Amino acid sequence: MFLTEQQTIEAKIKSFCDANNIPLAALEWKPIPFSGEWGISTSFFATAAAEARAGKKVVVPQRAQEIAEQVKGQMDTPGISRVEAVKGYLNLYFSTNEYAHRVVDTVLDQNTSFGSGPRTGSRVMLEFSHPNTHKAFHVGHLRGTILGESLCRILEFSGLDVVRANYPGDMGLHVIKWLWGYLKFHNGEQPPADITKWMGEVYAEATRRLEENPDLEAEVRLVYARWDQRDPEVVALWERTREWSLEGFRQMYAALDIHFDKYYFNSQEEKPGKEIVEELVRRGIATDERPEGGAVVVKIDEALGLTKEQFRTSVILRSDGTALYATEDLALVKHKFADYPDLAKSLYLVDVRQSLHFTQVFKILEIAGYEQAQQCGHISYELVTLPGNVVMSSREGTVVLLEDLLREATSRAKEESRKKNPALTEEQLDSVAKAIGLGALKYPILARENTRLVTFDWQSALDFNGQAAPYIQYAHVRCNSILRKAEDMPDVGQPALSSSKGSTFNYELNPAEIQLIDMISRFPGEVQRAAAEYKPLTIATIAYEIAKAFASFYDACPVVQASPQVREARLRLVAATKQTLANALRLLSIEAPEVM
RNA sequence: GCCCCUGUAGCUCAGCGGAUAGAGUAAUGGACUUCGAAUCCAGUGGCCGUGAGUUCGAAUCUCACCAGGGGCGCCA
Repeated sequence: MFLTEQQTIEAKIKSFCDANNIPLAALEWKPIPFSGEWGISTSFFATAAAEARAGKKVVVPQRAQEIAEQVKGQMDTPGISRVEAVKGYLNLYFSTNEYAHRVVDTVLDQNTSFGSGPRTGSRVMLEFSHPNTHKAFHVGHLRGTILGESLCRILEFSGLDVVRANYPGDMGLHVIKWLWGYLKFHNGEQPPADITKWMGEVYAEATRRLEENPDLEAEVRLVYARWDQRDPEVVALWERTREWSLEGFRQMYAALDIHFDKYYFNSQEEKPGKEIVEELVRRGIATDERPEGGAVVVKIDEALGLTKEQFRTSVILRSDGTALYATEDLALVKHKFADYPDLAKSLYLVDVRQSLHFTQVFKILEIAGYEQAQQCGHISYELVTLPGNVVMSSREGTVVLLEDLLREATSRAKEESRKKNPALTEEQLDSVAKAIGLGALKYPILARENTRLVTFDWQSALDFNGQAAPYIQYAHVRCNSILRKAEDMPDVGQPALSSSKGSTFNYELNPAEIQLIDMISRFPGEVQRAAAEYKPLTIATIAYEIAKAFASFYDACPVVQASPQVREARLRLVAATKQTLANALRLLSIEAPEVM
């Protein structure tokens, strides 16, 4: 925002150093880490250190300070209110009013696109969620799903074109088990309204029955054999029940406000996968150990001539010739690039336990000369466990069902809303409860480092206080309240907020006001960082910081009751805050309600 | 045995080479006749797992070790 000034100053520093024979090192600009007055700073430690290395007898911090002081004398730049040299740093403070109006005007001009980057024309695919059909959808699956949606929004906003891909596991041993259980215990039944939950129950029952009576395994194997031979009855049943699951997923994604552009299914990758395996064997990259009773494997370390084990050996086809996930993933990589030849990156958001699997799949294709494998990447995230370090498993029934959690969160939110704001109609309450409940659920997931294990407990999941979505939403609501109130005043109204008008902060700004403007100004940078590092956490944090700064501002600075001149500037600031919060929440896939 | 992740305030977590390491939470004390108190303000709370190294400067980078978790030929 002050790039021109920064460049001018940098040029001045350079010419000063040249004139005085000081070998200036590259300058890095950072915001001054103190609130209340805004500015940028740079340091001379690197330069002083270089002098020391060159043989000059100097104490580095002292020398840095010396240079800073000398340079300070040279500074006289419009837009910069004052300059100071402290502890080796050169601090340049912006003229506060100038700074304030630039930030606020920028936000109001750009409104819904404030914070977004220029379109790069580059396209990436992100695969996420990949639920298993014929199984329950639980809180363990929620993390990747929530994270994926947010990441897509962030990548898109940062300037990329994004393809959102889903890859449901629609065939495998778990599906066969389910079909067997259905035929045996629920034949002919139709699913109730809550499809996914019911599908999960049928699966859990099948697993339980099999554990109680292992002799039944033979029946399951029979179903598998019938599937392999494409027995029309089994295929038809599979198709019908698979559709039930997919319908359940669609409902759930709609409830969570999650979207996909493209679905891939592992059942479709089976054949092409086997063809790739054959090719790899033919070319001597894979070893067919089936004659000796083994499987088809790729000894990756050996192929690369590595002596230390690193990529290890990957099994790409079972000894009985049936496909594994690895078989299908080989095909999927190619399938994606065939569909979208211009993909700059093909990303897989999958939990950390599959790290080795993906490095192996990509490496094998690379060895086979498939160059686009190098554009593939695995973004890993840690699991959600239950207290006591229990991993959620639909087989063992140690799960917290998403349906239950959603219901609980929204009903808690509704109760709270009714208490806090009795004026709301029942209809409003429902929509507010959905926004608050879902937000409260999503935020803690997004506000945590991807690589960090999350322990699920009801209490913190349903906690609406502190650093949480409702706090941010509340700030948005309060912005809205102020703007609404101002609109009703005859001498204010909307004209004050028109983007052509321009903000005039020609009074002494309150520190809270400056802090708020500062936070808003950081948003675009945080978007770029979040996209580059695949970290929604960054957005979750800045959204909270803005809300927090607004809460202090709200307390310290009257808006509608201020003098007309101050009121107008602050109204524009409030509108800018509301817009920035809304943009940030949108990236997190969290609603920004007008009332709550 | 090899590889990956995590260790920061009582608890949950930010901070990713720079100035005095920050939030939330819990506990304490204040602030509603004023734009919505789901809020704000104040003090309290720290050998940044341990030990070396790199650097003018390390919670941050490198190595070793300790502790916890995960992954390593036919699960997904």
